[in-house]
This record gives sequence, C-alpha cells and structure tokens, in this order.
Amino acid sequence: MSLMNDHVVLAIVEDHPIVIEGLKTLLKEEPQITIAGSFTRGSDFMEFLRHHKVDLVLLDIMLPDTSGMDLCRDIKKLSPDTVVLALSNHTERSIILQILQYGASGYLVKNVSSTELLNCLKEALRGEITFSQEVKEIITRPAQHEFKQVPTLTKREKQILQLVSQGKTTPMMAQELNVSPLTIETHRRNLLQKFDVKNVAELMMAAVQHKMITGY
Amino acid sequence: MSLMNDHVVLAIVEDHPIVIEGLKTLLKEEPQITIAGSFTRGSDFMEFLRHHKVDLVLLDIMLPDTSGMDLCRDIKKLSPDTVVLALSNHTERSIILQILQYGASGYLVKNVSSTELLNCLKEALRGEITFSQEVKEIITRPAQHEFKQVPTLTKREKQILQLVSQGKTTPMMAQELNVSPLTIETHRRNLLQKFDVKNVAELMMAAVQHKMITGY
DNA sequence: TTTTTACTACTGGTTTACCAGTATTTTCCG
DNA sequence: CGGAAAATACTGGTAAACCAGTAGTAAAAA
Repeated sequence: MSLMNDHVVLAIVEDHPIVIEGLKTLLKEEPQITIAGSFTRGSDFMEFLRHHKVDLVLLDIMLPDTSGMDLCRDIKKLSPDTVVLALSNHTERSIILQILQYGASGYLVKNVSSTELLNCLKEALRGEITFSQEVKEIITRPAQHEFKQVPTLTKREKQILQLVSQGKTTPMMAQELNVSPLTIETHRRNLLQKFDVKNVAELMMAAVQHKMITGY
Repeated sequence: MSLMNDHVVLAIVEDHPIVIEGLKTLLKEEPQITIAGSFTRGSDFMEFLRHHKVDLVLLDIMLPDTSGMDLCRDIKKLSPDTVVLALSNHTERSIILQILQYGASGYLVKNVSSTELLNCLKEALRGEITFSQEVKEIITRPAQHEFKQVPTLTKREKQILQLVSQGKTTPMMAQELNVSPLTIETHRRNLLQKFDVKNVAELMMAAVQHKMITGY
C-alpha cells in the first residue's frame, strides 16, 4: 500500500464523462497523483488492471454494465493492495455498509469538495476507512428498519426473483432457463426461506423494500 | 437569444463540485463560450442574474436548497431570454416533461459525452428544444405503465390488496374480515383484472409502481 | 485437500391461487 | 324511493405454489 508521500497511481471507473473530467481536473493539481486512466465500463477496467499496477480506484458503484458491488469484489480479488473508494450519490446506510463489506475502503458522495476528496484519498491510502462528511452523518444515524439484514442471494436466485416479479410462472421460467421446473421450485423455496416469508406476495414486498428488484 | 457564432455567456448551477469542474473543463475548450460563474445554490445564482446578463444556464434540478423546478421558473421570469438546460440523473419521463413546462429548453443526463453536451448547447442556443441521447429514448418510449391509467379500487379492494401484500392467504383474510373465503377470492380476481396482471407477484409490483401500497 | 456453496433434479404430497360464470344482498347516491 | 355500484356468496374446475425431504455434481473457499 502506498504511503502518501509516495507516488500514487489512480484510476477512475465512472459512467459520467463530466464527473470523470471533474475528478481529473481536481486531481491534476496533485503532483503525487498520476491518473492511469478512466473507464466507463467495469469490464474495461478489469482488463486494464490485469496488466497494470493501480494504487487507488475511484469507483462509481452505479455503473450500467456490472454491479459496482461485484466489480469492487473482483478488484480486491485480483489486486488486494489496490484501494477502492466508492463514489456514488446513494445515501442509504445499508448500501454504504454493503460496499464496505465488498472490500471498499470508503464511500464518497459526489458532492464532496475538492479538499474533502483529497483528504479522503490520503486517509484511504494510509489504510484507513474514510467517508465524506455527509456520509459520516448517515453512518452515525442508523434507521430502525435497516436492522434486519438483507439476505444474500446467489446469481441464480436473483435471476429467479426478477422473473417472478415479472409474473413468470415456474414452468415458464423452467423453459426460459432450460432447467427442470423442479429446480425452479427449489430456488423459489430457498428465496422464501432466505427472505423469511411464506408466499410470493410477501416475497415481492420484501424484495422491493430491500431494493433487490427495481420495480421498473 | 444568442446565435452560435456570437459570444455566449454561460453559468452553471450545480451542487456537485466535481461536476462543476467537469463541465468547466469540457467547456473551456470552446472559445465562444465564457463561463460567467458556477453556483452551488440557486439563490446565489438569482442574485448574480439580477446584475449580469447570462445567455445560457446549465441547471441541476436536484439542488438542495430550492427545487430546481422553481428555480427554472424564476430564471425565466427574471430573464426570459436566458436559455435553461436542465441537468440531472433523473430518468423519469414525467419529471423530464415537467421541467420543460417550467421553461427549460432541454434536459441532459449527466452521463452525456462532451460532444453531445456541446451539440445540445448549440441547439438550445438556436432556440430548439434539445435532449441528450438517453433522454430522447426515454421521451419517445414511454413506459407501458404510464399509459394504462391507475385502476380505481373500491375500499374493500384496497383493504384486500393491503392484506395480500402482508402475505395473508385467502382463508386468513376471510377470517380476519369475517366473510366467506369465496368473497375474498372474488376481490382478488377483480384486483388481478383491474391491474391487468395474472398473478400475485405481478399484482404486487404493479401496486408498488402505482404507489397503492407503501412498501413500508 | 477438504469443506462449503450453488445449482441441479427428483418424489409425493397439501395448500393456495386462479378462472368463468351466476346470483343475492347491502350500501349509497340522486 | 329506485337504481347503480359494491360486497357478498356459490359452483366446479385447473393451474400453480408450497412443503419436506433426498441427493449428485461442479466450483469456489478454507
């Protein structure tokens, strides 16, 4: 892990060109920081990371192609010493804490000031967990309904959940996924169990509450 | 209204310093454009506008202090010739159309490319209504659920819908409401019909989308 | 390497939901 | 009061969901 007086190689993974430019402009002032590149797609960055050393990644967790969460995990798996700072406008406590579990070293909302941004970068490079001011406030003020933990679903389960929310029946899903209806039933059963609900109606409501299905 | 070969005075009203920097950087390349200033609060900009001529405003409609909608209206009231381009990440059709009603000349999502941004600026300055690519698609492809009007439910049906969303089964509801299970079934059937869905999963999703059940 | 997790698949049930009608009673508005 | 809308109830059937197990295989984690 780089110390703050070392030279820092930084990458930006972010969907919005404007934000990329803004970050670059702000960080260009810092002589210790080299911007290795900016990426609008997670897969592109992963490819880059396979061939280059990156000390710190500013990662928008709301990317279109892959979930930023998954990407964060992939980054830490491939290059554990790379510090990941999550960048988003999401201000929900559960999401912030979740990204930390995926290996991020901090969470910044996009309205950080430049001084705040640089401070957080330095803290993160020192190995600390760091947040922008607004996020700190969110963290310290937990909401009641956020106590019940969000069940972790497998990829297949997420897929089934999505299909169920679209009104698909078990045989329809079986055909669509080329598996036995009995398999689908098993997934459904596990979903009900994981969410601790006893029918589809409750399942949908729980999934919506946990924002595991978009609704649109 | 300035033509594109005139000199254009531009202002940015935007909460996120990073985005401000990004916009400045992208627009700095254009010699015809002078950036009069950037403002993180609507009230600051209104004060500025009282004493300076501004041709075009890039306005984040998600500002913290005042609603961006209201600010847009105020700008057009004070200086009708100032072109307002809304800037946001909101991708809901209704919101986009609303801001146009408040006098904006276009709507850009923040993931516009720089060329797209400049194109939109030019179009707007020519007096046209302009959108970034993603927004165009949203406008021309209205979601299905925005067409079919919200079904009107009877008091009893709303009650049943609520109970269903709590995971109650038909016999449970029958007991709770002291009616025959067959009655409950009829209500359920009518709910499915009114929402034009074919099972509970879809019903829940539709009800959530129409905000007919809270979710919390 | 061992263990765990995820995905797959099955048996044999029970329960609940869904469909298409019809029909009676209650409620509420003009 | 009369009529419409809503709520109630029923028949009779089909489809889907839900339950409780068991279990093989492949891939990932310890």
